[in-house]
Amino acid sequence: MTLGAVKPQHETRRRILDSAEELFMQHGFEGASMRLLTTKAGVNLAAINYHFGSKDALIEAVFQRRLDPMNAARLAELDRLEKEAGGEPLAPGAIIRAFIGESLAMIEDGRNGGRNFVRLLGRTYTEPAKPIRTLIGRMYASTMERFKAAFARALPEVPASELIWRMHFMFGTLSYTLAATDTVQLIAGFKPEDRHDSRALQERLVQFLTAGLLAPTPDLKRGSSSSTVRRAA
Amino acid sequence: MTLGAVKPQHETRRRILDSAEELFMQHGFEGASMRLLTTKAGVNLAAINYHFGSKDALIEAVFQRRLDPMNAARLAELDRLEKEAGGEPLAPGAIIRAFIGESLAMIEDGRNGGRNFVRLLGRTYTEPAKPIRTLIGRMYASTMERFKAAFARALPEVPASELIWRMHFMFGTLSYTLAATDTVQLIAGFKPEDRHDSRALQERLVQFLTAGLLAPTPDLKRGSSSSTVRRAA
DNA sequence: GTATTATTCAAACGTTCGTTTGAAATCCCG
DNA sequence: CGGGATTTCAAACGAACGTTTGAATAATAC
Repeated sequence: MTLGAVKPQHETRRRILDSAEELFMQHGFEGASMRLLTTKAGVNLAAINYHFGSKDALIEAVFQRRLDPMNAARLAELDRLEKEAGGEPLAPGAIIRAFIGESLAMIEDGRNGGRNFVRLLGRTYTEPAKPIRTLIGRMYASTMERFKAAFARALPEVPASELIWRMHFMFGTLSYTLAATDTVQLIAGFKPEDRHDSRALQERLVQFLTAGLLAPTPDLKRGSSSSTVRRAA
Repeated sequence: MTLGAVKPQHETRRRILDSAEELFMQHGFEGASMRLLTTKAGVNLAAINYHFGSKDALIEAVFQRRLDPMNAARLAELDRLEKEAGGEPLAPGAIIRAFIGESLAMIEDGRNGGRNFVRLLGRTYTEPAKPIRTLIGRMYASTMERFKAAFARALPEVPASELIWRMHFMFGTLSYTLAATDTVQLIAGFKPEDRHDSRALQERLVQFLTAGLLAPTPDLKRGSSSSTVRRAA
């Protein structure tokens, strides 16, 4: 309780968290066994149960360690923007940058495992196990409320019901982009050399998402003719 | 080999595939055990190994059964559109509809398990297990080539390198939408009653994705000032 | 330096996993 | 109806799973 006793005090915890981050990303939560996790971390098999209590608690700790600061940074950036803008509504692109910027910056953090986590995160949004989904939902709840309000102010011409769907789409684009950055390349000709340039990726995402969020509201009352087939030129 | 011998011939196979579709979606590939699968299907534990050879082969069969017809339908619709348009380039929205329409239609097919499959499919794009990813990639390869060419013709002002990214984003939006339709709701106020109206969902997606695909190309040469913060009005 | 607490370690726990087996039941055709 | 192939079944296989245990070791406090 005095001081100086901080150096390797929780070294084992940190090593386990780092290894878990990487191995959960590579093999999934069920696929990464306790033996694999502890061997990679260079600690005893029983260390996970000693320090975290159970494998499920370790999973939760992996997300806690990164997600809380990440969402705090998102909200801080949003605060900064709103302060800077005075009372004016923000530009949609600026809000998008505030939301995705922190995630994308971590892609370039190969050293401290940020890249591992951010890809793990992208995968987890579609995780079938219910406890994990509710865990993620809980950690995001307050942040999403703030951003929803910011988007509502910035996009007054988009009805609230549509805005929710478009935020849903935006979230999907981001999560898939994070998860698939180094994995699936369904589209032939994908350029690998661009994948870790987070600044270029961020601008690509902002352009794509801003246009999507600002798209004209669909007229759902119309018939099913699905309108134009040929190009408008 | 004659006829009439078609009724319950592969009844067991079908029951296993249907159960696997649902349970893989609910619990993941590792989480759905052989005991769970066979119990739900009402067949003997050994039936999976007898009819498919192994659990991995069953996973592959689950995708084969649905994915081949689905991609065939996508290509047929694209053929129809191109024939109808004569030599003219297609409207981007029409191509998007051809790609996502078949998936979304299956969301309403609760009877035959189409909904289960399409949600399973959305999850699988970010599946950590490499064999499954390469399997999916292989099944999509030719279809994606055709659609890439169609988009390239429809969007001549979008550079090829950007187009690949935007198809990537589009794919992510679709997969996340399919996967999360009934699961995560990060955004409070999400309307559950809208989630199974595939026509409304399709139009929402088409509006969002069309705008995203047609967005102005980002100027990556500029400085990092990230431009406008306040709204352009 | 000794007492006390915190951590590490090797070993074993019971359970569940995917798969295999060989006999029983069922189907199919001549 | 009888005989050969196909399918179903109960039982068991070894391997791997997450977790627990109790003694050995390291760190901290007095």
